[in-house]
Amino acid sequence: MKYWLMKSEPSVFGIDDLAAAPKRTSCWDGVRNYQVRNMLRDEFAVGDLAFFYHSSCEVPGIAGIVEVTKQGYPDHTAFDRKHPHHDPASTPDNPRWYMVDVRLKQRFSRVITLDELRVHAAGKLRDLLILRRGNRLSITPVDGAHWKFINSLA
DNA sequence: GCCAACGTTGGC
DNA sequence: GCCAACGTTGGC
Repeated sequence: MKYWLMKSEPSVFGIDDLAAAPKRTSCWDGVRNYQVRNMLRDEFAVGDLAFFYHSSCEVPGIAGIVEVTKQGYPDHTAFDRKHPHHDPASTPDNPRWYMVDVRLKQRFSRVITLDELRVHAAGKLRDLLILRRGNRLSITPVDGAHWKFINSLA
């Protein structure tokens, strides 16, 4: 089983939206980056756990934990001409983009803020990808020690 | 294959 | 809204 960190803008889709979804489950659509696509398609497995990270908002940080309930499958929003994530280069016969399904597993009683994570950037959270300068991937792997430590903060 | 221009991300 | 740090695109 692997651990991940998945970013989303709460103004678009936040942990509240996932909590309100049927079965607290939703597809994680809209990834349009090849590196992240490859992770979703090839590395995500049912049972993997991920931090739900809120980005581009007042208090960026980790809001909770989700569990992967469906492994990588074609992102159908790319096929929909009217969808903001439409990509004419992706077709059902030859899909370019992939998504997974996630279910809300745990909502932290408070957001573990980016500032708080940074406090440990040179220590326990050294090399955590989200803290690395210039990192822009919307999904990144998290190693076991980092996973454990961040949970202890929550 | 190079690289300038452009678009996007995301913290601030 | 600014801007640094990328990724992508497309002419050559």
